[in-house]
Amino acid sequence: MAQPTMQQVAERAGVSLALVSLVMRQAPNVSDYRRQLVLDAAEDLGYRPNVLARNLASRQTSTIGVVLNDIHNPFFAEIIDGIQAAFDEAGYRVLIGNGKRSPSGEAEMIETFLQFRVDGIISAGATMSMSSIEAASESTKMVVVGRSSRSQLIDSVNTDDVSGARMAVDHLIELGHHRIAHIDGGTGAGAEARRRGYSEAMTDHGLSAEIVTACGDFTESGGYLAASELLSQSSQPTAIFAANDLSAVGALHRLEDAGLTVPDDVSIVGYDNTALAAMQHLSLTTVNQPRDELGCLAVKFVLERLRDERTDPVHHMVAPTLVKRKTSSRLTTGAPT
Amino acid sequence: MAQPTMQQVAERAGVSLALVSLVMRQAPNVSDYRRQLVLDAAEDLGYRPNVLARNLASRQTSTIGVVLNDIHNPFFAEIIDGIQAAFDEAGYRVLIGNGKRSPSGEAEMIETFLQFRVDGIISAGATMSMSSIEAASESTKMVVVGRSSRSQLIDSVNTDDVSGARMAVDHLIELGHHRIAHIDGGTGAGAEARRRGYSEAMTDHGLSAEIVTACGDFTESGGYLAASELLSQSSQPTAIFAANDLSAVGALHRLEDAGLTVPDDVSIVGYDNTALAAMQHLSLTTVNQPRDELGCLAVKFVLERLRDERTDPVHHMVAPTLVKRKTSSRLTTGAPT
DNA sequence: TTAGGGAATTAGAGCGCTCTAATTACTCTA
DNA sequence: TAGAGTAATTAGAGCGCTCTAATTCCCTAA
Repeated sequence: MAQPTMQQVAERAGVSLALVSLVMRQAPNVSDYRRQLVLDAAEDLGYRPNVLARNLASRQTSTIGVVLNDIHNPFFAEIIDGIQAAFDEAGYRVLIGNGKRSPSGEAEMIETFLQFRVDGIISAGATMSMSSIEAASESTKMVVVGRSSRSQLIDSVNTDDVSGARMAVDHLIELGHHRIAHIDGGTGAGAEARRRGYSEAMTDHGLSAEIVTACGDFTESGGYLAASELLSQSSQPTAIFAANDLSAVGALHRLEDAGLTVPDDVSIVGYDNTALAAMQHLSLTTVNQPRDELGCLAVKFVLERLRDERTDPVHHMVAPTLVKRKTSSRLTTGAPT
Repeated sequence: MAQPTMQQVAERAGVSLALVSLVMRQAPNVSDYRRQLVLDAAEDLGYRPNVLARNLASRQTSTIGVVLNDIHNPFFAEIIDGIQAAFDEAGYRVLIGNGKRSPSGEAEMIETFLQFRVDGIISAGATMSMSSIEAASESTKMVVVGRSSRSQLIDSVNTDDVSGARMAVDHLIELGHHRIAHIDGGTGAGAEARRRGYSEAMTDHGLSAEIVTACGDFTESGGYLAASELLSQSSQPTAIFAANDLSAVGALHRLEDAGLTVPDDVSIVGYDNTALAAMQHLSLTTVNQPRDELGCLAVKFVLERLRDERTDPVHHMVAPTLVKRKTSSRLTTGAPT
């Protein structure tokens, strides 16, 4: 498993170690003749630069770590696309870490990335404490996506979840619903804001007495359980606003199991507008988060920091939009009580 | 962003650099007294080991890279779970790379991992050429999952896709179907074997004249398009066997768009048994690939190589099982022609 | 012919760590 | 109390690269 080194390439090409280094770094001021000599020697030997050594010496890795809160949630898989494309273009490579939906899992991944001395870290949907994230920012450029923040140290990009949630609720109210329940995201990123948007919208429409929140956790099974809870209550909702698509799907299943029809008996609105929601078979009404935009902005912020173009923190909010599909419809009389 | 080094910890603790190194590596034969001294100093300074330097010197990273063919395909996200759990236990950390469903994307990720000198790489659903993968195996321990291989250099773990495909077809034939079409996976991993299993099963039942294959690519949109193609043919199928769940879902949507009912008009069977297929709303009949087992075996093989317990290649095949759900049913007379 | 100047090349000192070998500090026995 | 044996500690070389400064080369202009 011994790998050829620059030294060996240099010897084979009959030049100095330093010249090989210059060629590998595509430095200017290297004659075409020797450049080719080095390239050929490297090719012959199957030389591959050792990033560890390179970065030990140069103090940078040209690598960005992205920590995903949950690799199973399509929302995060989708946000990766924009991030990856933008970094590819800028000449950085991206490594992905799975936070396993737990603060400790995220912390471990961040620690791993820090030990690898990545140039920057983007944390998507982090659930760990802001202070832990800030601690990491002492060692690298950190940007948080999909979570609100007012940190003085870290940039953040996220969707205006309060207004997103309001849109969802307003939509249901427009359709004539009053008994609108919310399945929340527990301690997940954005859960608090969506909960607040829900309450505010309900209150604004004089429906504060109808506010009912069931605990979820951004997973399908969490949504299923939460829907069970809602069904067991004396006054069943005619509409449900779930904190994300995954839990909306879980709730949908629970309602179907109970013999209820969506949207005829109960309307459901999700959040995220993942590919899941877009599936025609589901066709979930949901709130769109512009993932590409979120990803691109996050990258932009990291790059700005990397290039020392800015030191003050930026907190950007992008506007959500409502996507009306087939799981929400006008309240019909004779809905279950 | 300057990070404290071992040297600084040593000075603060009043001991030698070497001793700090021993403490960090949890070596025995260090007195409790000095160990504490070092630990305290490290804590005070916020010291974090530099993996780059550590591994440059020790020639190992305790890190495994996992290249996923497509981070959007739930199958791969699910296979990660088993892999991660097994490596956590063995004291390795795992980094994930997204192959972006292209051989070049996979190659780039493998190259990145190699440059980081990871101790091993697991490639899930690789579509790149076997020879490229073998080239990588000269520099690290490589194991391939979800793709058949007879390589003399690389271990592989995969499902017996030929028999998996046969199960799907046999099931449909048992239900009375004859005109069974296949939406294949193009050049994707396992696509060839599934295609072969389909053909063999059809031939065995004297249905070789009914063999119809539409080209897919393991994505939902690919399945949608392939189904369009099948619908436009003069003799429409009464059942479709899709090469994976994602394309089965795509086909399902196409059929629904055409006003057909599944399974009454057309039965559909997928492959993988992802969470998607299990969703009650879809309830897709599919062929289960034991992802946990695949992941654990892959890890086992990597670890064996890492511990030099074995040098001969191992090719393990696990048995698939049929999961009957609601998208397949007995052929009813009066099916579309 | 030669000084000057820019381009091309190289020497050599690190980067932060591990690891072998050597040294020093103890403990126990005779 | 010396000597042996073991435990604890340290010196120092080296991992594969980058980077600054120094050197060499080559071309032009006087």
